[in-house]
Parts: sequence; C-alpha cells; structure tokens
Amino acid sequence: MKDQQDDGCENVHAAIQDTLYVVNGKWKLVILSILVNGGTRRFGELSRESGISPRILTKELQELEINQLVKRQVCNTKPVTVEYSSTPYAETLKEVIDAMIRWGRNHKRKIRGQ
Amino acid sequence: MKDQQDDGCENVHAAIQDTLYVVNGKWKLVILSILVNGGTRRFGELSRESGISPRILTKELQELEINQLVKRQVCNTKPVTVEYSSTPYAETLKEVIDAMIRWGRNHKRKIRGQ
DNA sequence: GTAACCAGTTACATAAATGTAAGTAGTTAC
DNA sequence: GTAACTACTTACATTTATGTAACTGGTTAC
Repeated sequence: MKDQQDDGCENVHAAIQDTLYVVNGKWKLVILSILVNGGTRRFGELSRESGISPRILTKELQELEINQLVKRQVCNTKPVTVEYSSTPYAETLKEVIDAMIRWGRNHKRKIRGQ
Repeated sequence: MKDQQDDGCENVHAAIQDTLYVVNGKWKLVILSILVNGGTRRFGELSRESGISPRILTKELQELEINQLVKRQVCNTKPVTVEYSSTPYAETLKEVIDAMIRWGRNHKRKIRGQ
C-alpha cells in the first residue's frame, strides 16, 4: 500500500531516472531502434548507418552490453567481423522506442505546420 | 512511398532524435511526469519535490515552455507565486512518459532479482 | 611488400549539462 | 527594521558527453 500506488511522487521519478540511466544520451535509443527494428548489424554498418564515430560507438555498445540490451558476437570470417544484435530484454524497450518514434514524427509535422 | 514506410533507416533515427531534442537531459521527463500525472505546481514545490536546484529548474521550465509543453502563470498572490502546468500538447507525451515509468520499474525489479 | 578492409583504440579538444552557493527583488508579518 | 517567504538570477566550478583525427593489429588480395 505504498509501493503499489504511490504515484504521487518519488516512485515515478525514480522509475523515469532508472530508465534514463540505461538509455541516456544522443545515441543509445538510436542504436537500439536499429537493432530492435532492423536486426543484426556489424560494427562498421552501425557506424555508417547511424553516423556515430567509432570511438563513441564502441563506448555506447559496451554500455548497452553491460545492461544486457545488446549481444556482441565475434565471427570467424576472413577479416574478423563482429555482429551486434538486440537481446530479448531489449525487446521490452520497444514500447518506449516506438512511442518516441511516433511522437518525434508527430512533433515534426506539428512544427512544420506552424 | 518513402515517407510512410522507410522504417529501415533515417526516418526512424530522425524521429527519435527529434524527440530527444525536446525532452533531453536528466530532468525534463521527470518534470513533465509530475505536471502531466500530478497537475499544477508552483516553482518552489517543483524544486522541492524533484530535488532540482532553482538554477536548473528555471532553465528546464523555460525550454519546456518554448516547446509548448508547459504553461507558466503568474498569480496575483501576496508574495507573488507562479504556477506551472502541462499543456494539452504535453499530454501527447504521456505515452512516452508512461512507457518509461513502466520500463524503469520493471528494470529495477529485474536488477534486484539478479 | 603494399594496399585495403575490419574492428576497434588512443590522444586530444571542445561543448554541453549539471551542481553549489550566494545574491536580488518584491511583499508581508512582527 | 528585521526576518521570512516568494521566485528567481548570477558567478563559478566541475562533470559528463561528444567530436575529430590519427593510429594499431590482424587478415586478405595483388
């Protein structure tokens, strides 16, 4: 009777900040949207597709891996390639990702219309 | 036939980044969740409730106001008070906010269980 | 052995976000 | 006139995020 319906305050703040802590910054949700909605990518593909420089991309992917949202797999190809894919847990973020995609599209439409 | 279903790439990135541009940072979604789910607050109330210092809170509220997500109203009380409330447009962010609240709660449960 | 491709890494620089502490200005109560 | 309350504002310091450019180490093709 305090954890379940204390929506007046702290519970909500903490929940939002817990989420932000995991998907903070300019890039994490972009990366996740590619992997969740588009499937597996290699390092170079992700970098070119998203426009994220290697340095940042490495860091972001590591952080996502730590939080079990991304899986890294080294492939035994001639020049070694590395495949990144979203985990089942990352799929639980789809709701957030898709809501943001919808809102962003609608917002751009709104701005243009003004 | 390019704007409607080009979900493979850029459209999605842009949409997410457009949203992030408006609700970036540690605090904007926290503030919005208070106002959207909890109703009107005064400046001091918001500061105490959220733990945001006056300097930051002023800046965040101004940015939210510029994006028409928050309405500022000066009240003719003895010590002048200022009321902040969410706009109808902010309500369209409820989907995003609530998805993040749900995910954050679930995530904390998951982390504790490990 | 030289060039090219992969997946990073390193060093460096800058920009943006956030925080702390103290001060301002107007009003009211004592 | 002093203290207290409101809503900020200012100056300053620090932390965090992001970017750029060049370099490493391994493999393959010529």
